[in-house]
Amino acid sequence: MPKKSQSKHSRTAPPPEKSLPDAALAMIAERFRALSEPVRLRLLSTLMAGERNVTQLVEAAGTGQANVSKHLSILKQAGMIATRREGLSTICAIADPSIYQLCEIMCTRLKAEHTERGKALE
Amino acid sequence: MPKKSQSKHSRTAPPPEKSLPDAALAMIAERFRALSEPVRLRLLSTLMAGERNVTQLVEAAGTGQANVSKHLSILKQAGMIATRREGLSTICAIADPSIYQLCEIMCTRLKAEHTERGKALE
DNA sequence: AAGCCATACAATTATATCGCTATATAGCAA
DNA sequence: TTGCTATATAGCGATATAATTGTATGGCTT
Repeated sequence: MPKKSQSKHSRTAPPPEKSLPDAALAMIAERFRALSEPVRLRLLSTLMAGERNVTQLVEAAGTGQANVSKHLSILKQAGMIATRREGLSTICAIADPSIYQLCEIMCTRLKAEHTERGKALE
Repeated sequence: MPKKSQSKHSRTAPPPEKSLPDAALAMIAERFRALSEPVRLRLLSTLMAGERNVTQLVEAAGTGQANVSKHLSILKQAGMIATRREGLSTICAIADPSIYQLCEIMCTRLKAEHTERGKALE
C-alpha cells in the first residue's frame, strides 16, 4: 500500500532536500558493501602488495577456491580489481587507487580507537 | 614448484603471511558494513550538515521511524554517530571525523566513474 | 496523576549473503 | 583426441539483514 503519512497532519510535507541523490547513495553503498567482508579485505590487502593469481589468493584467503572466486567477482564488479588471463591462470590486481586511501583512513582510525580503548585486536 | 597442493588441511603448509591480522580486518569490515546501506548513508549525509533529532532524520530518510531508529543504533555502535538526550528528543551528530574523508573519497571516485562512463546517476 | 509525544525495542517476514560441494569451462600438454 | 590444471559457476543450507507492525519506555505538560 502507498505510504501513508504517519503523523496526522503532515500530508503536505515536500520531500526533504537531498544533498546527494538516492542513486548516488546507492552506488556508494554498493561500493562500501564490497568492502564489508573480511575475506574480501584480505584479498585486497594481499593485492596491495602486488598482482597475484587466483591460486595465490586462495592460499592467502584461507577459504575455499569457489568462495574466493565469488568474492573476486564481487570486487571486480565493484570496479576495485581488474583481472587478466595469463595462460592457465587469472591474474588479479587492484584497479581502484582509492582503495589505498580508504585503507589508510580505516587503519588510522582503527589505531586511534585501539590506543584509546586499550586492546581489542592483537 | 614441487608443491603438493593439499586443499585445506595440509599439515605442513604454514599460514600465509598476513600484513593485517584477521581481527583488524574484521573490525574494518564491520565499519564498512555500517556504511553499506543507502538509508544509513542518507542519515550520515544529513548529519554532515549539522545535528538533527530523530524526527528530522526520519523525514530525511524517507522510511519508517522504527527503521531509522535501528539504523541509528547501528551507526552509533560503529562509533560513527553520537547521541544525546535533549528533552523529548534525541539529538544525533557525527562522532567520527573520518566519515568526511570517506565521503570525499567516494564522491570523488563516483564522479570520476561518471565522467568516464557517461551517465549513471542524474 | 493522566495523556501525549518522541523514541526505542520486539517479533515477523522476506530477501540477501556466505561457505560448501559438485560440476562446468578454459587452456595447455602429451 | 585425452587428460590435467586453474578458474568459474550452480545449487543448497544456514545465517544475517532490512522493512514493517505493534508495543513499550522516557519525558514533558497539564
